[in-house]
Amino acid sequence: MKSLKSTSSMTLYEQLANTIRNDIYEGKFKQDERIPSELELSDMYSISRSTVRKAITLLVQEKLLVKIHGKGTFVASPKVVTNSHSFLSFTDNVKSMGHILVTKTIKISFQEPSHDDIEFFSLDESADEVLVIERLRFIDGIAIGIETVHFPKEYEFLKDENLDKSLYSILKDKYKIYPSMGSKTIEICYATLEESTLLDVPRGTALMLIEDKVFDSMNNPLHISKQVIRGDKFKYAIQ
Amino acid sequence: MKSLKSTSSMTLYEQLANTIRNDIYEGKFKQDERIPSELELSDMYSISRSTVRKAITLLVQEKLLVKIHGKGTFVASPKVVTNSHSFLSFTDNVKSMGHILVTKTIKISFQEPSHDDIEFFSLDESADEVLVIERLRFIDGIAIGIETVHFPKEYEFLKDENLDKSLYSILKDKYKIYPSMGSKTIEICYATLEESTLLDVPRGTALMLIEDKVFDSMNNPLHISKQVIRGDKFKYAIQ
DNA sequence: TAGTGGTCTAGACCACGGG
DNA sequence: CCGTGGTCTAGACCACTAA
Repeated sequence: MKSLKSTSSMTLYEQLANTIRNDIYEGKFKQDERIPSELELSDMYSISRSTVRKAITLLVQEKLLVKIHGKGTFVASPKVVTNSHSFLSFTDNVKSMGHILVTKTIKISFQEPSHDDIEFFSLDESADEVLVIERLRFIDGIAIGIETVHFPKEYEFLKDENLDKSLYSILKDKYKIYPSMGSKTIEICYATLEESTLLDVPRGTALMLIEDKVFDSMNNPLHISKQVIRGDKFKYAIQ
Repeated sequence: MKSLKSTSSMTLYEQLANTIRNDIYEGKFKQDERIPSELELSDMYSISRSTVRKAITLLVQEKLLVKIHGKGTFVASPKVVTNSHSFLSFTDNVKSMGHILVTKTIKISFQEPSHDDIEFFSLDESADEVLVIERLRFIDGIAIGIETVHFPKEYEFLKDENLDKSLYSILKDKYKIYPSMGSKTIEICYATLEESTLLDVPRGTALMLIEDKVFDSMNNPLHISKQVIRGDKFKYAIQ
């Protein structure tokens, strides 16, 4: 029998959720595999079934688990996502599962702030430069979007990180910075020469341009992100 | 003491959530106002506190309510609903003010339900037809979008209304039906012959296709709306 | 201190899936 | 039929807010 500590600062359901989440990441529970039933978990950890259910609810919301009435609770097949402004709120038209998302950093540079940057970050005119990170996104090996993120100069430290991972997990885990959405706009644009090369589409192809202005949890401006996305294979789902 | 029916096909927490959601839309609970405490609701409806909590959880997830530990549960302030799927969440690039929006009804008809209609409205295969309303939208005299709305047959009465006004104000004022957002997707499509004529753009021009699935305040499917929008002059703003 | 939401328990019965 | 998750109850104690 495993045990959770009621003396912990964490709630029992958080501890259990963490344990199960860890078991999934460590491969103890594998993809599409059934995890122990609610009653079994309740016995294993000597906690009530309601508490088990609450823990599982969390992991279902994180899309790590899927419940099937009458059958059991299973480790979900795909992953990623979690963030409403993360890349994979793009879902492909074929309602696919199990896609592989890869990010490749193209360029990190300092640039003159744009008009938008000056306004959003409240910069002094022509004072600081902004950190610009350009990344190319692949789904199942196909380049499907280019993301350009502008940070104020204080975030210089990001250039020493491995940006091929999730930006947000780095900010969250190492720097305790929690992004929260400000505004989002979606419009149509047409592939420039560079974009058409990177995305392997004809120049002038219609693309979706998604601009996010993101604040941190203290409501300070965090970054502006512009994503240019191939519109032929993907559509954008809100909520 | 109000009552919920355990004989209903709906669960008690769904019924309570619907009741509270309706009370909010009807203005019985106003913005930023405290709703009755969990214990009070539990007494009012003679159901357990857990069930009350589950209902409230739903509405918190819908962002209709906000809970504050030690203080109470409050009606959330920023109510988007009417706006989030209304046409004017389209704002022009020039940060518009004082634009003139005109709606012209093109066609009202009954059609075979699409696959989406059957699923969303839970129709019997090939049983009822759906009411289809097509409207053309103008801003400052320029045709900028075509909206096609599918309603189940019960909403037949709409065809006798003046649809050149806001559909939602008709539903709200005359029929006490309050729309609340389900899901929204945005993708790129290309102008058909008819669309290119109505919108005065070359055939094949890239357009934004926005699909909304909308429920009423009792969580019944209300309609599916597809808007095709000229992407050259307008962008879509979320929140 | 009184009242609120947050956590947790132990147990009941129901609805679904598969042998 | 059994085992699964889904709903619901009645009650306990804790943590936070405000007077």
